[in-house]
Amino acid sequence: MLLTVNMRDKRPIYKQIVSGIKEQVLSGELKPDEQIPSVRQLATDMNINPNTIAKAYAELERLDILYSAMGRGYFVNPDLSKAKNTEEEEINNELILLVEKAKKCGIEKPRLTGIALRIIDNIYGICQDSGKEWS
Amino acid sequence: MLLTVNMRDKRPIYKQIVSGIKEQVLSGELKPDEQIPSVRQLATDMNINPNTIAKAYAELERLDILYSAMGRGYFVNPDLSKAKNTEEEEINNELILLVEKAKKCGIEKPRLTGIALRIIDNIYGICQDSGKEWS
Amino acid sequence: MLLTVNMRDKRPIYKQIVSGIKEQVLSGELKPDEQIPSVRQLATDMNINPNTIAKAYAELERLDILYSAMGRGYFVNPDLSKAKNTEEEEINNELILLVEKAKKCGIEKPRLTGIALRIIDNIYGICQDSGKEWS
Amino acid sequence: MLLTVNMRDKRPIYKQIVSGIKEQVLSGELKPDEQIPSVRQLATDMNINPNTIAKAYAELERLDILYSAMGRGYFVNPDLSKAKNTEEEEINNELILLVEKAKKCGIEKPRLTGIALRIIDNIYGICQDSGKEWS
DNA sequence: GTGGTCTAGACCACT
DNA sequence: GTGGTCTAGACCACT
Repeated sequence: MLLTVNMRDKRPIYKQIVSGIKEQVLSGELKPDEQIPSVRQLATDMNINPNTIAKAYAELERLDILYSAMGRGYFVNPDLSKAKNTEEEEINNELILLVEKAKKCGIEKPRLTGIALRIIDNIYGICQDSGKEWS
Repeated sequence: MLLTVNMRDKRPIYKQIVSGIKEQVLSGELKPDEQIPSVRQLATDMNINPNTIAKAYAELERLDILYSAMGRGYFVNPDLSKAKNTEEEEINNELILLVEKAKKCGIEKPRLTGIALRIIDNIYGICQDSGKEWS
Repeated sequence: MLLTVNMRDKRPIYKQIVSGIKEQVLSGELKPDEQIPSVRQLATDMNINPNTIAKAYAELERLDILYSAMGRGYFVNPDLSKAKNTEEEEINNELILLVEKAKKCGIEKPRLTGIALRIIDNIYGICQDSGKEWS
Repeated sequence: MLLTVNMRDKRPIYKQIVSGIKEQVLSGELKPDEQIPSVRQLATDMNINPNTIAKAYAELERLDILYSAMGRGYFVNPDLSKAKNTEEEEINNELILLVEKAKKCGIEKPRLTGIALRIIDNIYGICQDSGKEWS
């Protein structure tokens, strides 16, 4: 499992770890019931205080991304429905706040719409939705 | 000038004040060269320590939203071009991070596009750009 | 006598006035023994508190730029030798501090020399020293 | 890290600290990613209130001289390009103001050029660029 | 341990 | 009156 923390990222380290693992789980990179590194192991690998890793794992369990088996470690939750709902709701809320801010700051609707669609195209690629291109 | 801090908002008080005044300035609610309440005045009105208000005002000056004159007070910067650019860039960057997160978490492109357009419509109104609706 | 204060200038108003009058006197724009506007007159003209003007005039007297005649007003000192020495010494000291800072910050000697000569040329004009050009 | 405040210096304490650390970083005395003393440590060492140190450090982070990581401390930014540009621009602007003042005050071009070159020689040494002198 | 925020209150220069 | 600086001390989240 590859995971890095960015020194320049202003988010606390434990939240960067939460995000990193959450994305690997929700994107399917980590498989259902797959075991992830132990707190100690990851702490050693990333050169980070074990307390910080433990805090991240606890948060991931709370988010229904991982489950723990006492004394055996942490595993990927095979039922991600709850986590996916939570995640989408969170993205929704953040988007609402962002659009409200844009409106309050005087950015016009067509301008914001243009920016949003352009960013989505850039990140997903123009034809990601069809699944195959120019077949 | 109306301004409130939200106790349930996790952002620090001084940042809430920065956002509040920034939005009032960028939306044109506060006019160019208009004087805003003095540090002490706003501190009294909002029941907040003057140091906290001063910190917010200093940040707003750094952002080219306000300018100050020793012994006279704080005023709305009549040239908001820099501040508007900064603001739009910031919104852009936040949007990029949000879309990247959505993609990594497995949200499909058409789904995200739909969510984004719906939120924009809800907040701006369907026909904000035309000014009148199907009259 | 034309004199303006710049709202955006971070120097206090009274110092801006001191600088403005000092420059007009040392450049010869204001003649020896010429009377300058009264405190009240200038305060009215510039829409500034009389105390601020009075503070500037007092400072200019201290600098041997002006002299005052009780009850008759302020006049340009006909003997500017002291003031000119003070001024040159001050410019000297500021230049020393600036060069020391540049060195400490890692700017190389030839680079700084180039910058300085270019600025002097730009402000004085290439041939100001000869007095006539390509005669 | 050696750092002192000068009581005869009219600049506020926090700005003296900013200058001191900025110079040590830009001159290479402090190395990339090197940790600097904690806010509390430096406050104790210099017998200054921690709030004042924190204000200086925050300013140094804004200037891209330092970066901070919550719970871990402040470090020297390894990418100083921005900070160096800002610094050189600032020196440039101060120099322009100084030369304009000199001109307005009646100092002739050759005189000012002489003063400037002499000061640069004195501070950098006659042959700083070659490294050895007339050997 | 680390930095970040906030309050309370003082003193200063400037208007 | 205005903002700017500083001290003292508290509490918080993060490591």
